[in-house]
Amino acid sequence: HSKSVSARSAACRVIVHVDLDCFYAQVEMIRNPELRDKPLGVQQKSIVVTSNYEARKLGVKKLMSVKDAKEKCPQLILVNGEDLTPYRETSYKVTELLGEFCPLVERLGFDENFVDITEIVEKRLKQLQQSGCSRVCVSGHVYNNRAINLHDTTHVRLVIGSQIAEEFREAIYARLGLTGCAGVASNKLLSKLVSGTFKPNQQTVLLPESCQDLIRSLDHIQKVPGIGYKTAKRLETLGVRNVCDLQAFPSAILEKELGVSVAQRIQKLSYGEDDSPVTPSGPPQSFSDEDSFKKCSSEAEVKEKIEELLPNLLDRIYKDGRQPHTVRLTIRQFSSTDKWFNRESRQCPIPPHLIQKFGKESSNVIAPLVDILMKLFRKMIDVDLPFHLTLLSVCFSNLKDLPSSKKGSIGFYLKHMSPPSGSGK
DNA sequence: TGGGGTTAT
DNA sequence: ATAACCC
Repeated sequence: HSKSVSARSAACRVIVHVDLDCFYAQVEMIRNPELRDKPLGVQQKSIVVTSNYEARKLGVKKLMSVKDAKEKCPQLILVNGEDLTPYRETSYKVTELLGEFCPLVERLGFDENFVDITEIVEKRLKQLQQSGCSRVCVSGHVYNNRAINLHDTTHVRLVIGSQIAEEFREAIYARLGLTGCAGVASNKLLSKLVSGTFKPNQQTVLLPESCQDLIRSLDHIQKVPGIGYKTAKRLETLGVRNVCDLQAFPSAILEKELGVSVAQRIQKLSYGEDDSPVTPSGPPQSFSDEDSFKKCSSEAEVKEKIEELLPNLLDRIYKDGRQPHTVRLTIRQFSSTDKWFNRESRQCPIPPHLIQKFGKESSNVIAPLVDILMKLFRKMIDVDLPFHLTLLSVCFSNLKDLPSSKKGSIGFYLKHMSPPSGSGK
């Protein structure tokens, strides 16, 4: 299929980036509609991680401390969002809904998805051409208000893309009650950048002629998705502060500083070029649960925390149906300097006899897992010396499908039956 | 600064 | 196992 596309005309992908508005806050407003017209923040520990637009109007910004938020906005209502279950479940409903339109859906975090709609666009373009119809109308905004040229097939493809993006957003609202933004462009980078240009619940299409305007509108290089904190700092040392600096910087020196791979990739990004494919995410590669706290300093406390984390995790794995073959323990040790970003981890294979028991009924898989995790803990920490942890995290990965021999069993069907629909009356 | 995720080395 | 990136 993709071969027929590129054979007919210059390769032009059409990518949609879908970005839900203040996602956690929206989920909470659906769970409790009384919060709908009030300023709402979602709290994790001492941080407001997201707020609705009522709260934003009153000055509550993302990742603000609860203290500052309450000062700015005393009427702010806070709900605890430390348990991600409702957000995770809603998030996958959105991805699955997009998957009904098209198989190429890639998740980015819980609230963003990329969709490669090239094939859908080609199909609609053919239908239009066969019906002799030359009238196509753009849906939503056009970046920089650029004029559309209907004789330019790239323009026409992107306009069709804007219509499909509108259908995505309408479906997400009709079926899940969620609003969001969308950006339509010829690659992932540009679709993501353009989706944020009109902000809540609107969409924007980028025409190729405006690509340089969009990428150069970024005031700092760290705004380029793919250039993170570390790379931005190193670029700063080289005197590279904005996108134009990066475009013009000698590639040879960049390659020496960052390595060929990173240098070439980010320099292409600075021109708005991004040939990375939309890679279908499929089911998750790992399941993890973590908790942060002020202090944990004894083996007994560590064991308690791990025992708190496991039931939720095992439940998620049970519902997923696959079996994990690796388990990992991650810790963060207190340090006054370098306060952030000192995590260590140890992982090991899960013994085969334990793996078998994952899918089964309430067999006690917890006790042996706690044992394994405590051994991993002792590989990192000498428990005879004082220690001070501020985070514990357990992660199951290396997920494998059940052996097919087991899949026809009665247990399998009981487990994966969806509950009866309707009231049952 | 939370509580998650991914890929590359 | 860590380091980088993303939200």
